[in-house]
Amino acid sequence: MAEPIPLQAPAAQPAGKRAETRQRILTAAGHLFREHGVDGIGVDAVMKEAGLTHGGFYLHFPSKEALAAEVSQSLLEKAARTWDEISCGPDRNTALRRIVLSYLDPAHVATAQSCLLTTLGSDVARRSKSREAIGGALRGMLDALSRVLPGRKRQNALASLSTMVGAVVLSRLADDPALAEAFLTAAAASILPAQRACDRKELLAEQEDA
Amino acid sequence: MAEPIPLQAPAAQPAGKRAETRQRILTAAGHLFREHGVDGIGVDAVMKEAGLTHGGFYLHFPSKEALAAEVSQSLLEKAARTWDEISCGPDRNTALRRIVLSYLDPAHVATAQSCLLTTLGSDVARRSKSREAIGGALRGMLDALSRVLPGRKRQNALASLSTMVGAVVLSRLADDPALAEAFLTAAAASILPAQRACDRKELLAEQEDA
DNA sequence: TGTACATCAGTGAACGCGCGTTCACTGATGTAC
DNA sequence: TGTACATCAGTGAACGCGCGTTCACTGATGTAC
Repeated sequence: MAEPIPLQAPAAQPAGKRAETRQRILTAAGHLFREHGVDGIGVDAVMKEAGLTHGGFYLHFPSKEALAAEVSQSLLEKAARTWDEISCGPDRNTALRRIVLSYLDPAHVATAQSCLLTTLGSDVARRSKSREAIGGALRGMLDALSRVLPGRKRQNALASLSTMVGAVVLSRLADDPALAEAFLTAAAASILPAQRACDRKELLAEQEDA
Repeated sequence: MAEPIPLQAPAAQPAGKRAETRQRILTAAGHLFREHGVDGIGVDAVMKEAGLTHGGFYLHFPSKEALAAEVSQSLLEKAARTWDEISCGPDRNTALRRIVLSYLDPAHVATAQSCLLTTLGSDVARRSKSREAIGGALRGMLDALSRVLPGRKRQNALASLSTMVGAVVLSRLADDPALAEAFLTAAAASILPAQRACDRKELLAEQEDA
């Protein structure tokens, strides 16, 4: 019953090295999955991007599917943490603008490295492991939004997140750059309080000052 | 230079048979692509669903990529036609409700056979041929929405379509059924004019009467 | 009406390639004495 | 301090499978005479 005491000191490699490599694989997969879709890129390409050969992958993850789930979780949890921090700032209106305008920033949307919900939404929806993995973070994002939105906060958070996600998806679908930007601008205007909400550039400048 | 006159009558098969088979392949691909993603299902599975063997596929389409583009176009054009017809009805408010509430119908969303924008959004965004193929239909949907929305119609159409698309994507991402439905309800409430907008069931009944 | 022929949608075997996964091995690092 | 040994992250060849695509063939249908 008693756990056998290891006769040998456990680690031959410098501690933390292994975890660091694992993190590098996660980061690489985060980029490549978002750019090409989970089914659009192979384990070998992910490992190459992480500076490794493909064989070592299974030292860190039991399967590609498990990697997809963990990437989904870590990407969305990072987003939730960011929103959470912003939402706890002193001025709710400023916090709301920062969240909405950075989410809908055309330059950011163009990079294909934007929010998981918009780049891998349908991919994650089809993978039960990934879907379960993001549940907590999704609620976290809604909580952060609720904190800074006016009115019926919960309803407003659900609708506003929908608007933001949809606008980014549609912006990437539009073949015409003007239409692509129009989705983002219209979405921002519909979420943010009326006053000067359309003047995105001014608000972005304001955000940078903060 | 002159086109050689065919000495033989052109068709040995009953005319229209070929086009009918082609349509069957398109329909099958429409179902399977939306359920599994374009990269998640093979040509052989599509042909089997259409009641054929895989070899004959290239008699109808030059490549899987071309099939994806045509499926995207035909699915979204069908949606655009439907919205267009509804939007030309006598009462704008009723038309708006019919469009929004059928798009956000939980039963429909659950089938995975809902709007291309929500099921294959990121897939299509990554495929330039598919993206170009849906440009016209996307504008058509925005036009139909503009026709029935109040206020600043164009801005409102852009934002409302974003809200609908995002709500369906998020509804499928939510692991909890209550949250899944909450996205749809909140989105409908935020788009439809305030009066009784939350009472979705009542409105659905009203829609069936029409 | 009947026979020979042309057409062509669809069949199914085959090809080559890339992917997810496995595994014997390497070599760098730390420990024991 | 130095030698022998244990550990284990990472390597790279290999495996099997499924996929997109090709192609020689079949067989049903319509036309010519």
